[in-house]
Amino acid sequence: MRRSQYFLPTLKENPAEAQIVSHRLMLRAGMIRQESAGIYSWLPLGFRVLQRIEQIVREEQDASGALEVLMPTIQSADLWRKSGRYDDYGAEMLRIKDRHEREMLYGPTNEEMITEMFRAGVKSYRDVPRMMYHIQWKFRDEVRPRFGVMRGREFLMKDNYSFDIDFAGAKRSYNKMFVAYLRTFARMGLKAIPMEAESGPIGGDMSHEFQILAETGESQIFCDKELLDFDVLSSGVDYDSDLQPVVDRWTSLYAATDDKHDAAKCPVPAEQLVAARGIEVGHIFYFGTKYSKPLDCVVSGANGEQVPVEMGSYGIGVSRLTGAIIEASHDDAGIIWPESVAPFKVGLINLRSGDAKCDAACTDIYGKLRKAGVEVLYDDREESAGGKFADMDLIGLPWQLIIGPRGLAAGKVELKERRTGKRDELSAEDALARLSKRAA
RNA sequence: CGGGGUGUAGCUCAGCCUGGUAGAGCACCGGCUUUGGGAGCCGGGGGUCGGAGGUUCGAAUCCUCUCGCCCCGACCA
Repeated sequence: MRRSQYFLPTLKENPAEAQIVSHRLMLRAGMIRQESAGIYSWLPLGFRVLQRIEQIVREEQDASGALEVLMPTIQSADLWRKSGRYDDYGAEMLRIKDRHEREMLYGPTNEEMITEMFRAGVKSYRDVPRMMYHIQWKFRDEVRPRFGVMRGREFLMKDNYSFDIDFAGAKRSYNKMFVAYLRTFARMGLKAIPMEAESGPIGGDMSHEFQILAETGESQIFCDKELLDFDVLSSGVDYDSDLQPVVDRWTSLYAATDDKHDAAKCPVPAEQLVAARGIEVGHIFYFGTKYSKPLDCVVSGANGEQVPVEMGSYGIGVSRLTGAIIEASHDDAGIIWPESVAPFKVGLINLRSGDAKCDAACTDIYGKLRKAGVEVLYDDREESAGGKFADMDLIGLPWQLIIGPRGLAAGKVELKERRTGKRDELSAEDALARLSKRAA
C-alpha cells in the first residue's frame, strides 16, 4: 500500500479526551475515530489490526474443535424473558422497539440465543459434546465508557458456548478453552495469566479470568514468578487428550487480583511474588444448567432419561485486545506491534520522494516485497524525513526499510527493527531476503 | 448512579472575569528555497464560538434551560 493512496490521518498532538496510552496512540495513529461515547469507527489501519486479532482468535477456537457460527446483534425480548434475564439485566441492556412495537434488544451476550439454537437441533446424548462460538459486536450500555476501545459500549467479542452431558464433560470443554486461551494470547505476544475469578453459586474453581500484564493495566495482580516462564506455544496441543495436567500446572501456582489477594496469607514468598498491573482480556465460566433448565435444553441420556445439558461460556474481548496489546507494547514514540498482529510488516520510507534514484530504488523493492508476499506500507509522500520517521514510529510497524540518497550512494539501504531500534545497513537484496524470510 | 470538569478552525488551545461583531501554533492549499528525526520564507482558504431561549443598542463573553464529551469513584470482554 502506498501511503499517498491510503487513509491514515495521524495526529502530531494528543487528543484532549484520551487519557490512557492505548487510546491516545490509537487516535494519533489514525486507527479509530470516536463516534459517540464508547462507540468507534475503525479506520483502515485499525481495522487491519482488528482483523488480525480476530483471525488468531478464530484459528485457535477452530483448533480446539469449536464450530463457528454467526448470531444476530438484535435479539427478541421474549427469549430473555424465558431465562429471566430481561428484567435482571437492567439499564446496561439497550432495548429497542421495531415498527410493530415488538420489544427487541441489542445483544450484550448470547447464552439464551445459542441455548435455543442448540436445543432445537439436538436430541440425544450422542449430539454432545459441542462447542459453538461466534465473533460478533455486542452492546452494553455502560454507565461510564472509557479508555477508548478498552471499555467501549459497543465492542467485538468472541463468545463460545459448550454443551455437555455431565459435569465431567463440561470440565473437559472448560479445559479446552483454558488451553486455547493461553495459546491465543501467547500468539499475540501477550503474557496472559489465568486467575481464579468469582464463580457465583456454582462454586469451585470453574471460572477464570485471563489477565495480561501491562504497566497501565486497570487491576493490580499478584502471581508466582514461575508463571511468567511458562511457555504454552512451544509444544503442540492435542485437544482430544486429557488437558487436565496442563490446567493443573497453570492453576497450581499462585495468581490473584488485588481483591482476592491478602498479603498476610499469600503462600508465595516475597522474592518469588510478582506484583504487576493487569488487563482482563478473557473470561471463562462453567455455569451448569443455569440456562439449559429454564430454556428446556435437554437431550435424551443413555437410559432414555431427559437430561438438561451442562454448559459453559467463554469470552474474549477482541476489540479490547487491540488496546491491550498497545498497552503492553509501546514506547514514547508510539506503538510497537508484535509481528503476528501488525497491520503491515514493513514500513518502506523514501527519504526523498521526487528524487529519481530514490523513487526508482523504492519502487523496485516495494514491488519485490509485495511479490514475495510481504505486507508493506510505502511512504512515498513528499514529506520531510523527520515527519516520515515520526509517523512510522507512531504506527509501529515491526520493520522500517529506509532508503535515502546517502545510503544509495554507498549501495546500501537501512533496516530498522521498531522494537529494539536496532539498525542495519545492508544491500537492497539482503534486506529483501531478510524481510521475505520472516514472512509467514 | 454519586462527585468534578469541559464544549471557540481538522488538532492543541487563548479570548470570557471587566459585553463592542473572533485569534495563535500545528494541519491544509499555492509559490520559492529545502530535505537522514515532525524545515524556512511569502501568499491563501477555513469557525452559525455545542444548541435553544433571555438580558442588552450590541453576547463567544452575562442569565436560564438543554445536549454532547471527559475525569474520579461503585460495575464489566
